[in-house]
Amino acid sequence: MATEMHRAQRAPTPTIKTLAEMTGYSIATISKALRESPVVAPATRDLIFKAAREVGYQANARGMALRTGKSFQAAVLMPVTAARDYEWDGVEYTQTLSGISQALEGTDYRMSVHVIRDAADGAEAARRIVDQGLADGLIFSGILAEDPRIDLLVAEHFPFVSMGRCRKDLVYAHVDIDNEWAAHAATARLIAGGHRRIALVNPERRLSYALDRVDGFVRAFREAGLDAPMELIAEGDLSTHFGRQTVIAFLQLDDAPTAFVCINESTTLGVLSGLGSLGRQVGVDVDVIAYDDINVSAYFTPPITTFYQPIEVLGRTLGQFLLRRMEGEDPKALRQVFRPTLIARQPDNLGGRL
Amino acid sequence: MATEMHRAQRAPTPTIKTLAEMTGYSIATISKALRESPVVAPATRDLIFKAAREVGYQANARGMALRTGKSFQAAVLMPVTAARDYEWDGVEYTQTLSGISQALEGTDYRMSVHVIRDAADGAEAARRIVDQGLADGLIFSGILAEDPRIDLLVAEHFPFVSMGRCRKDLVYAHVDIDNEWAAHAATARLIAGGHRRIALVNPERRLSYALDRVDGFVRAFREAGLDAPMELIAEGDLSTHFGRQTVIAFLQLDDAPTAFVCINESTTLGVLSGLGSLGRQVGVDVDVIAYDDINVSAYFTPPITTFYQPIEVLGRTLGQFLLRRMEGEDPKALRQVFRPTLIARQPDNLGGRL
DNA sequence: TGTTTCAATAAAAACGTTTTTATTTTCCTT
DNA sequence: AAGGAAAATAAAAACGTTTTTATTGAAACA
Repeated sequence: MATEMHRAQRAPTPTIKTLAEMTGYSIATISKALRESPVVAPATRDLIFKAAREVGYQANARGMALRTGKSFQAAVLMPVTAARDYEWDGVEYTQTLSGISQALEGTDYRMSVHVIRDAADGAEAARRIVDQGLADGLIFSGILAEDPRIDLLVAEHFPFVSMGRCRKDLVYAHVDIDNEWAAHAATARLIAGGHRRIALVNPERRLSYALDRVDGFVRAFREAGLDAPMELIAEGDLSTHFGRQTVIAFLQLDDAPTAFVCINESTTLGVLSGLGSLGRQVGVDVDVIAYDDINVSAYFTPPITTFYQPIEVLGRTLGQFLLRRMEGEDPKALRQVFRPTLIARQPDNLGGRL
Repeated sequence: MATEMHRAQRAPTPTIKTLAEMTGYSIATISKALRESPVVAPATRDLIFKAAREVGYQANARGMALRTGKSFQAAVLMPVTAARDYEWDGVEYTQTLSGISQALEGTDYRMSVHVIRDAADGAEAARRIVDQGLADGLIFSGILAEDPRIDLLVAEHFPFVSMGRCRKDLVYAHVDIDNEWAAHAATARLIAGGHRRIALVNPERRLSYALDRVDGFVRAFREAGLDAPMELIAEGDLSTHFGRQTVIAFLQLDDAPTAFVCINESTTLGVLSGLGSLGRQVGVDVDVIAYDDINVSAYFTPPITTFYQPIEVLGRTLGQFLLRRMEGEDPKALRQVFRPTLIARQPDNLGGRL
């Protein structure tokens, strides 16, 4: 309404009709010229482009959308845990979105963000996006071991890229972090340092990458000829609160852990908070290895040894893959698994405080 | 393309034409009935709704968009600082988006996120959104003292809600935090505790709320009959890195500050990191008061006294205001300033470590 | 020279709505 | 019972594109 008001005052927004009147060509020719169709004569094309520039013509997205059936939207499902007390969570998503948006820059696609509260919500959102054609492509994360969204989208041939892999043997575009490898590396490092009682702070087990991490954890122990302490695997949401509670609970055990492998920056902060309030010192009483995707572990006191993978890079890859997928490219070519780099900030001779 | 494929297999998506054929009414009547226009007979309306439910009719957004000229998009400008080394920043935006999205739930509006890198980028994005009609309304933050976006949108009568206020005397919908009040309260608390050398960790001065905070800071000193130490106001981006550097620089001064007032959670973390690496203890050598909008200061070691305002609530209000603004409501009624609550986590008798 | 072929452009239809205008039906009123 | 008003519905136009089909004019061929 207000929008109309200011439109009325200035010259009406130019359309292909305007260009048709200006140049004397039909709107069909205008349309084809602007899309650089080879059927229109080069001289005409140039003329039409010139006119378009002159009046500052911008194709009307709504007209295009209706005719082509496309929405020119790239949808992203952004998980937000049901904010119990507004817990610190999902902080890395800003950078993920930034990365995706970078990839979309210069294209006709806009990024629409759909907030989801849980897995069921996410499945429903995906369904709606497909059915109503709300977007031409979809990006989502928090992949479950059995993820109904992947099943749906593969079945519907709907272009998507997932951040993470499910446990089913399907072909689909994805970007992931090698969680099995990272968990193995972190655990092996601690074992080499003499630790035997190592805790794994992990997400809920139905998340695919939770399983990956358990796999890596177990493999590290097996390779050392040891049994993995399965009872020291804590599962929960990835809030700071959860990290803190885990430390407090585990350190009351008779056979308490001497080291913690953390899953992300929020739980790491929680673990440090828990240790702090118990009076335990990191690097002296207990060792901690973090996983970090927003470069924050460097600022913890003390700085924490970390597997680091800037998530913005993942976001950028997600966006690039989605664009190519929407162009019809084979998902086989659109799969990439990143290995985070180890940033050692704690003394390497961990010494196993037993 | 792939989208078409799966469409072809099932029954074609129902449109008002489908409903017209089913019920025998014309598409005009169908349209009016679905919009609950009073001109259609109640009995017909019910009949048409029944048919719509039966086939699972969903209005085609593209058709509506073209005809009405609306986009059914609520745009949000999300600032992401040019990621120097992927610094931790903008973490609170996840919750802001969550809040906005909550408000939009159940309406026909979708949320599209436009990432902007700086103020100029933001102004350009706003311009594009208005000119191309990319959205029906706009939400943005990081308001400058003189913000060209506000000038533009007010002039164009384009519906928007800003998170923050500019320094010009204009009427527009906004949500803000009472930064003057918060900075005053924090500073006064420290002065009452005996501190005289208080540092203010602040954003760049061209941001409107940077000025608000300086105002509150100065007022607190003036009310105590003191001169504000203007040289202890640090200005920079709000990264963790900046917080850390500020502490390290200031504590080398001859007349070093004994307390820090921080602007957000990332700078607070940086300040704590800086203090930690200098071997200074919070609450013993130096006092710190934070501002927090994602409830994370509780987990710092030690927990920090904080002015807390959950940002998700602001997000929700932003969304609600935008909806009302897009309905044409007077912006006069759509202004709200929140006062954060003080959460004292450090001993109250600060004692002024001089 | 007349027919065919090809290149260039124009015309028309379509996408799914909403809205304005026109038509039909129903119900009063006299 | 006729006339008119009001209520209900239908028809048509429009929003700005793209795409399919049709038309024109010129070049090429026999």
